[in-house]
Amino acid sequence: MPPTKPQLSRETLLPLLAAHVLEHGLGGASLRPLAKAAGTSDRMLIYHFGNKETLIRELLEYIANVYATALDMALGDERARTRQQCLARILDQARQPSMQRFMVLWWEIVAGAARGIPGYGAAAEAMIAKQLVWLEQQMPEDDPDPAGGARFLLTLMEGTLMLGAVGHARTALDGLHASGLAEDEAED
Amino acid sequence: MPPTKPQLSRETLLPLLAAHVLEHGLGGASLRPLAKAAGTSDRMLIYHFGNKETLIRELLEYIANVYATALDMALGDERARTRQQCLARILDQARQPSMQRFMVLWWEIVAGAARGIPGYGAAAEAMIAKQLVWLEQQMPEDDPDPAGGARFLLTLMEGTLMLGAVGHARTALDGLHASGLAEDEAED
DNA sequence: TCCTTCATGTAGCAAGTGCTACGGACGCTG
DNA sequence: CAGCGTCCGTAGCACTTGCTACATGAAGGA
Repeated sequence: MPPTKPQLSRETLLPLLAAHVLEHGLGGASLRPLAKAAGTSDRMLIYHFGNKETLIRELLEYIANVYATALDMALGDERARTRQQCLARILDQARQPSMQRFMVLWWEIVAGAARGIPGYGAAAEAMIAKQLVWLEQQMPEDDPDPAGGARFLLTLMEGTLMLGAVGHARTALDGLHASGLAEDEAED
Repeated sequence: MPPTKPQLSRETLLPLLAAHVLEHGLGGASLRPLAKAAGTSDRMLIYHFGNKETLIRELLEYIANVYATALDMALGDERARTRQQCLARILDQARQPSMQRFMVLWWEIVAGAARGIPGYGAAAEAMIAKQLVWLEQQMPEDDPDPAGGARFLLTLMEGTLMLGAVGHARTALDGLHASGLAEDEAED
């Protein structure tokens, strides 16, 4: 018989758990549905992680790493020429269909971080930090202040994404246009 | 006997429910704790609201209205002189201690809106809309583009608040300073 | 007075929650 | 072969979940 039981462990469990959480969210994530998604029982999840809290913590850590490698793979081989282009790129990247589930999960992570739930703050902080270095690597070569500019664009981008999440994408876009930091939708 | 039973209704219930939600969050809000906070039983909450979903929906609507009136009351009688000052004012306003519980709740509302949970999107959209007109009223009188500028500052502010919620307040502040839109902490 | 309607308390139900007790199958070591 | 530790399935526990069935008291119209 082929390996129908490929030796359960945290490493084999986490990808399946992450897939389930990306689909159904963190808030209502309870042990039995999680276990079912991973092909086991709640009994085994507790066995391998100790309790639910550390399971969630390790899961968030894993998801943050997945996100980091996804960002690395999406790193273009050439820098942007202007800040406008840089902002457009990172917004495009965040709005790709493959990122949608991630975005929906992201706001749950932010909410958990704001409330102080154990694993959430660290994961959110790591993901933002990764996003920042990604943005710094994308900044134009002749930018007078790449570090400050990247932080500025990051703030602007997060605000835009948040407004988009609550049905105010148009509002954010109008603001970007008014500021001269977004020209037209078609470029690059 | 004085009115220990002051005639239960949605109107008398909602403030007490809102207080509980502001304290303990929306995610884990279940009927029995909510009822206890309001001095009744889950039985009565279902009786007056029909089911939990419409209870949450009406509660979010109520909270959005409370937020709107709080913004109205925080409206200064004179406009800002510069965009920097305008941004500083609204950031100060959002960072006041009395707003902290609200902020924590806000990210839960955003997460719910992103996930498409019934009442959340409408409440979030209304609150952002209110914030926008508030900001427009605060914009400098001589601003060349008050509408666009307000949308730009709103986007920037939301990004700043989000980064603050996940432990990157410093990052956002550095970005604002680099952009020239924030000078020093002490002003006005 | 009788009847109906509204507002509320008590008790409960089926499902789901995190977690545990117990035991069995396996491989390893003595 | 005996013993032991690792991994995992079955069953269950005490608790919470949203919601309901039933009864009761008060109010008001006929």
